[in-house]
Amino acid sequence: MEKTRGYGSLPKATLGRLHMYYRYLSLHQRDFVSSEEMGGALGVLPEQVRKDLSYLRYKGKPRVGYRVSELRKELEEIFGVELELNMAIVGAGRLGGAIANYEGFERYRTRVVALFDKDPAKVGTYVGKFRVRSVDELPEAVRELQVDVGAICVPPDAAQEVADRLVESGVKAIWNFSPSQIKVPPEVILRDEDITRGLLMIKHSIAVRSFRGDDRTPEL
Amino acid sequence: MEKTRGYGSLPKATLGRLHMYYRYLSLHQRDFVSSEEMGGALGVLPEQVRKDLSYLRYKGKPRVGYRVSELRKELEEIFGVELELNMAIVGAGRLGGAIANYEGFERYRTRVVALFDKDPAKVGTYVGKFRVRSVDELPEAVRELQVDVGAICVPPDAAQEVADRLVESGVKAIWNFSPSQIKVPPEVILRDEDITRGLLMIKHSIAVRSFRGDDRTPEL
DNA sequence: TAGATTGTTAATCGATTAACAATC
DNA sequence: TAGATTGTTAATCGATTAACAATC
Repeated sequence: MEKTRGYGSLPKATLGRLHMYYRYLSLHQRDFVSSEEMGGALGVLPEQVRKDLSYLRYKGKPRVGYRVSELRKELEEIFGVELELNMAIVGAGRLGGAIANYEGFERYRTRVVALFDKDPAKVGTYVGKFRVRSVDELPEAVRELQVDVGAICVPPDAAQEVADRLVESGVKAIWNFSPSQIKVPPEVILRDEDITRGLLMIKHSIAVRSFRGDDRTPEL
Repeated sequence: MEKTRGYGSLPKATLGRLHMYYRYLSLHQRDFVSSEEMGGALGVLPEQVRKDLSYLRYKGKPRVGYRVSELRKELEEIFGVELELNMAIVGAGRLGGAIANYEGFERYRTRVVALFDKDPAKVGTYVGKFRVRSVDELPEAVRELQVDVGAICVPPDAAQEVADRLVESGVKAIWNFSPSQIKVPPEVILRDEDITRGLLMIKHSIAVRSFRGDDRTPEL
């Protein structure tokens, strides 16, 4: 069993919680934190916190807890925060415009470098900071601008076609905001951000509760 | 062990896959589908599909598979699709505007009935179909319009305050699009749709792959 | 009927929780 | 030192996969 194996084998559930911890640590500036403290704030058992953190290289100190700065540094490494990424948005509708102009990405070294749309009437206009380009330019622009991530914000029918073009143009990852199922080759990372899923999960919880009393919201 | 227990006790992972099946069935119109067919399309083992579907009342037929219409009907029941919901959006920025005017909610009997903002300059203007109301009217409007779900699309600092007001006004669920952690009492359903989480998961996958070759994208 | 596909039971696997020795 | 909190091993729990009898 090798020692330096990277973070590829983190249990899926652990990875999700590591993100919670990372968010918590970013928000709560202090020197040290204990598993009890952080777990309590996030609804995770302290044993679980310690188990999760045991996958990291950094070790806490008995009687003291974990040094926040160290812990956060390693979590940033895991999430590749320092990695500089260029992102292109396809679809300059309301959603595409919102994603393109979202301010929160900068913190994670991710820069929107292009916004595309099919509609000739939109091409050339500005949506916030971004001039809309024609999708016809997509392959060329993606290569030129070294786009790493393509975000799909087009209507469902067009999603697969856009995905194919992005893949051909060599993006590393696709971030799919459309509710349609798309296929990409295994070497391309695919992340679905289907918003109707969230709505259905909420509706499910409401339906379940009206059926009988209590029950906490499922996370997934 | 009672028979009619509702769908409150579905395993979390199963619920997530049921949503995949539901989406698949909505897209692929036909009479029957087998566990092999559907599983194949979704990257789920056929045994897993059958296991998941065994939690439902409707049973498939050996040699034939599952009747799509029946299966979808029960899945719609599980996700409370028929449930009529009123939703209010707080925050009339780009994201709030996009959510408010998103067309995909109608299909799930969910209607946006109000859009709020704090900024007096925005109040009274229209964002798409919606006139922006002042957050000062929120409690009153939420009650009058019988809002069930409140979507939070305000900057991080304001998120908790908005959540508190929504809760006081009696919403059943909160849909949090801000990246901040908010607290709600246990009787209120909370769903986080933090978009930066998706970005970090993508960055993680990219970081892992550049460390050593392959690895599929984690779902969560 | 023969064969394909289901539903379910049993076996395996992985993740969570409990327990406790190590240690600051 | 005594006591709190870690890291890790063991026990439990739950979810996935395998196997197979039931059945259309």
